Amino acid sequence: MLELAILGLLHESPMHGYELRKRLLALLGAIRAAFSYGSLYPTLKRMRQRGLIVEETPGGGVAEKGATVKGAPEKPLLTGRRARKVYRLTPEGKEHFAQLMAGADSAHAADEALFGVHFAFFSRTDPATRLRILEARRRRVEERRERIREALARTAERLDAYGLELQRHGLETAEREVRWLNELIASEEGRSPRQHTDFGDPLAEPGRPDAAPIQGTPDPAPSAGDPNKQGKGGMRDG
Amino acid sequence: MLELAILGLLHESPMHGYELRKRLLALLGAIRAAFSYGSLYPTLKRMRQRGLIVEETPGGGVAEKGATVKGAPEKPLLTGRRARKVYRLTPEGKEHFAQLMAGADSAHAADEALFGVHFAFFSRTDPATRLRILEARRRRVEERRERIREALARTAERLDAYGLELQRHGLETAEREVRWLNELIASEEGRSPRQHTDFGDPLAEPGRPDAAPIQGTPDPAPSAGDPNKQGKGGMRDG
DNA sequence: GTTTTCATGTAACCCGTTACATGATTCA
DNA sequence: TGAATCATGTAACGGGTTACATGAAAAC
Repeated sequence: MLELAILGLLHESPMHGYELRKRLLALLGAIRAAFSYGSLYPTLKRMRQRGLIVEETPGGGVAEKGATVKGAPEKPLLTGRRARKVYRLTPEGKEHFAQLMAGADSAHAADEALFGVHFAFFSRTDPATRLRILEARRRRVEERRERIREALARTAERLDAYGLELQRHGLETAEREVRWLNELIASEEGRSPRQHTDFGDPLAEPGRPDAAPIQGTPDPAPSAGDPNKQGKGGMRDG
Repeated sequence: MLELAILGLLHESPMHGYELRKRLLALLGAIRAAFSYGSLYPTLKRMRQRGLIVEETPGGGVAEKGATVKGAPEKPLLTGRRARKVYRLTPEGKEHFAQLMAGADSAHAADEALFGVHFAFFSRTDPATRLRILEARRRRVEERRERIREALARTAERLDAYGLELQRHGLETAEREVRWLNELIASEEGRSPRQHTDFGDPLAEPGRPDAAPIQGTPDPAPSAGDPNKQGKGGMRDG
């Protein structure tokens, strides 16, 4: 999950660990997925060893699968701050990200946080995958909703007031999420069910007059070079 | 967490592992806490070793801290089914349960599932503890809500449509939970904020005409250093 | 000049899961 | 007779967390 999140963030632009963590918090904090340094740094290390990312110390060279650059060990670096290791996505990393997104099955749909991470990076994946993930998630939540309904119908009398209230709240939560997913799916399919929702249009970019509500990813994962390079000092946002 | 749930369930009546798991699913499934046998049985074992529960094979004797009964190894048992080990709460177990409930601090309040387990067994704890847990949880959710609001205000332009939607939904979720907790707290304090909610009264048992909305646990948890002792059949709440 | 923030990392632990192994009993 | 359900358990793994260790630069 953390790996997916890292790949997703680096997809946007290279970053060092500390910043990565802040961005993670800002993006996924809403969904209770924060990640501590204790898991972040070892994960980055593993990913580097697998060739999903490369680590470049801004003043020095690039360290790939092998060890860190031997040459100048503790040079004072660009910004003057402590040695920061900036990580950049490799083509393999992009490919792996695409696989993780596309390979999300119904087992993944059960995990609230993991779904959230998938969703957060929807703009980096193709519409078909988005739809599959949303529908898998909806199926799961509907199943849970039904199970609660049955439990309420069958065993309500065995529950005390708090147990009952827990079921009621859980049911309401599930129903609410299904509604949300319905809207997302409808929007994804190009037909907005209602215009007056808070959500409704925002997913559609203003410049698109046609049916397609979103066309996020400008890069189709070309697996060769990346068309997505950017100079420092400005990220072009969607 | 699993331990707390087991103690909570056994508080009600003795049970064997398999049934325990089904009840767990029925009670906590709404909140995504299910627990597999792979964690259930080892946990029961540990709890037995610590003296929190006793295991009694319905046809045979009682196995406490030591080993299982030596005597008759594989007797055909009461119901005719396979050997079932029925677990019963010891006084130590009750005490431990009370401590786990009372000792729930703000760290615990951050864990969604753990809060759910606490809540599920509210009727087995005293009103003061219930209130503390609810308020700790509310504080946590409010904090998260504020963090999302700030993130939305400060960094909204860096987010794409999906990132934004994730924040929006997370914010709404947090707001909804705070409202829910507010109602629970109000009800707990004896003053219902509104009568027309779905929830409103249900927590109050129909036979109570007075202010106190709930009076759960009929059994006391008779500890030494506990100022909160109570005779069976009613807890003085207030 | 001390505290805060930036920055990277390791070691130990925690709490669960999946997959596997076993076997009796009931039901179709 | 074969599948489903009841019933208990172990081993290996997974994916995170907390606590610890270190140190430089910025802010106050």
